[in-house]
Amino acid sequence: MAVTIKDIAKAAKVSIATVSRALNGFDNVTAETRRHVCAAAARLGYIPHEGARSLSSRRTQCVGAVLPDLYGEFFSELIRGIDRVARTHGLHLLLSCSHGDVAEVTAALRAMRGRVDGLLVMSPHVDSEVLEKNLPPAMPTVLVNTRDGGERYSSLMIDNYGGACAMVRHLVGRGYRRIAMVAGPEVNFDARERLAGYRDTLAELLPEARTQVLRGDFSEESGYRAGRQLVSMSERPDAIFAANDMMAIGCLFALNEGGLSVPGDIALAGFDDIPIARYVSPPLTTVRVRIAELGELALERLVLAIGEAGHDKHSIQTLRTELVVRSSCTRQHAALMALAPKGKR
Amino acid sequence: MAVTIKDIAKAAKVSIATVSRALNGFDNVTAETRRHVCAAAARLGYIPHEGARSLSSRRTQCVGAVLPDLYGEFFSELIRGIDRVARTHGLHLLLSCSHGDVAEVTAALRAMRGRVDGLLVMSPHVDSEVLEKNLPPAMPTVLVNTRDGGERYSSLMIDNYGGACAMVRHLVGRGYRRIAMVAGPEVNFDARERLAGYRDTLAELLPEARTQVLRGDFSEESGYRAGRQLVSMSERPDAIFAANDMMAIGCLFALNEGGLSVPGDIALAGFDDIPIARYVSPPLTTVRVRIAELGELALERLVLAIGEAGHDKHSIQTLRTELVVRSSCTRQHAALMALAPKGKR
DNA sequence: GTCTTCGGTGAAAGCGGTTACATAATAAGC
DNA sequence: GCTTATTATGTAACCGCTTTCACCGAAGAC
Repeated sequence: MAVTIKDIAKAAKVSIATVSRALNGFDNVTAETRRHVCAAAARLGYIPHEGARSLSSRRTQCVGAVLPDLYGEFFSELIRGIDRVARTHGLHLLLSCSHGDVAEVTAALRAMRGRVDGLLVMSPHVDSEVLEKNLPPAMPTVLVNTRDGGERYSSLMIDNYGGACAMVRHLVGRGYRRIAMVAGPEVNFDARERLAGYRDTLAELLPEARTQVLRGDFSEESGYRAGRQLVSMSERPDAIFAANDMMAIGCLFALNEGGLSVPGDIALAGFDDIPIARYVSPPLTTVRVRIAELGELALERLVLAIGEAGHDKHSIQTLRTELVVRSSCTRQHAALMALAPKGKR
Repeated sequence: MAVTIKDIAKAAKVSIATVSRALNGFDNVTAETRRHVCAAAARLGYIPHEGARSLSSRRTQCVGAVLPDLYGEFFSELIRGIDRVARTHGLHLLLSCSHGDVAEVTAALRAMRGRVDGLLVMSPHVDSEVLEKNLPPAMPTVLVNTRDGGERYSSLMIDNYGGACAMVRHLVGRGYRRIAMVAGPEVNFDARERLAGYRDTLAELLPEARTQVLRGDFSEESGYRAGRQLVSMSERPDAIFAANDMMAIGCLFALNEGGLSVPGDIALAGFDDIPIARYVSPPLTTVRVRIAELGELALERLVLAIGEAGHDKHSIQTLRTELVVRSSCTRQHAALMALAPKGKR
């Protein structure tokens, strides 16, 4: 049997209450008593049982994160940001991964009751109704990049729409006219916003141009498939805007395989600016999302909500994105300078 | 106040014991009683308090993972593998990140008491003595890629040494004669083994060759610095073996910047086979470590240990690595075929 | 018809802590 | 010197659930 507070009490010849106080640094303990207790604790190799502690103190020192997936750099970065803030607040991180399954999301949410003090939920395909049903009441919660729910929960969003607009504007400014999009999954919130940004901006800048959308699912694999399709097209677009970098990279692979050079034959752009983006060849023009920062802000917001306990203000915060221009979209650079003197730079 | 088992007992007019039994699917409850209880639970929106449950049942359904870092694809993959197995066993994952600090490792280990049923520890610079001191006694633990500790704990290792040997052998076989290594941090277990593999194999195959070691710390940044050093050398190696892919990629960047072509002017190899490795240009020859599998095996081992409760067998398992030949080391391919007909392939 | 057997249920004792409250001892106030 | 404020410590309730054990009524054995 592991050593408990009782054993220490016996060893130090005091009550368990005193042990608790001494160990937790309360000031109403004699210096000498504290010494005794601490000595006994050390001698017995006492390690507090955090489970028991959180049951009685009603604080777990844990936050939960329910994410749709763990794969890839996006989540790696996100978790990193979350962890960074968590550790500064002495919080532990309980990770749950729903794989996009609604049943799993609800299971994960329910499993968090009594395990965490607050919850970070990123679930691009679950609405606030489901959340409300399955979230332990009064559980501080911050939504990350999840549609609506703004009424009842604080949330952090990526400016997907704005980023996509900026990218399309950039491509058009560079002289590209037949811009295709490799979109993400239809059910995905980010994917939809990025697509909307693409459609709206294209309609605005090139009203007569036809939009062209290939479906992907954010995986490199699906980008690769889209790339193969593009290679075999008779009338090929002159630029491709992939809804995330992973797909852009898969696409790049397929294009190279198909003998098309980027940006020589076709321009390519992504979204996210994951670390690889700058290392592929050619380096990828993309929209930077400061992913780690997203995690940081989300957790900071959550810590606040936990502090305010009960009535937080349900803010909605949007994280600005940033166009990162690299060489995957620069074929017509010189030409465009003449064509569009009013273009940026 | 959140609804508890007591509220349900009251609502269903039974005792809390019966509620517990009904909800947990015990067979000694009348079908009718169960219906009543479940109905009441549903009506009140009951969600069990997992903390309380694990305190009394002495099972948390959580496993902890204490990792040195969370950054990058290695950990992303590792966590993914762990998660994959965790979910099949209905386990939750409590993540802790020590940032290589011994104090933080011990704090993390202690914080796990009462929160998890078992522990996965990866800590390339902490020995088993520290573990033993700070690990709750009788806590099932599996060491991942951590030196020694084999006496008291089960552990999983990567065959770093073998992988490095294979790589050096490959490079020598391809005709490279001045092979430098960009090593990892001196305190790091993997780094040391990879370095040893490099040294031993080089000594064996090219006894008169001089080893040349540049220090890095596994970061892309440090690889970049090493690359700059190499660029400015008067007598440059003809091949570089980086102790991990991230450094290889940073190095590649520096080499390109310095006007050196890979593999034309200099060959480059990495270790790990992270997903980017195949997308950089040229694709990186490397040693594949099935990282997700490492996580999977580790957790499977842990689940076993938790099951066997008390006396597990403390196995040591080594994960084989695999040479992945891509084009970053193929300059002299044709030449070498003539030079070294006994070379593999 | 009494005597087991057995199965469903409730009371209560934990799990390992925290914490409100009571109490004894000491210091301060007059 | 006695009352009152102050403080260190102990007692016990409680956190929300599981689980042992005792109990009671019904069914089966004779």
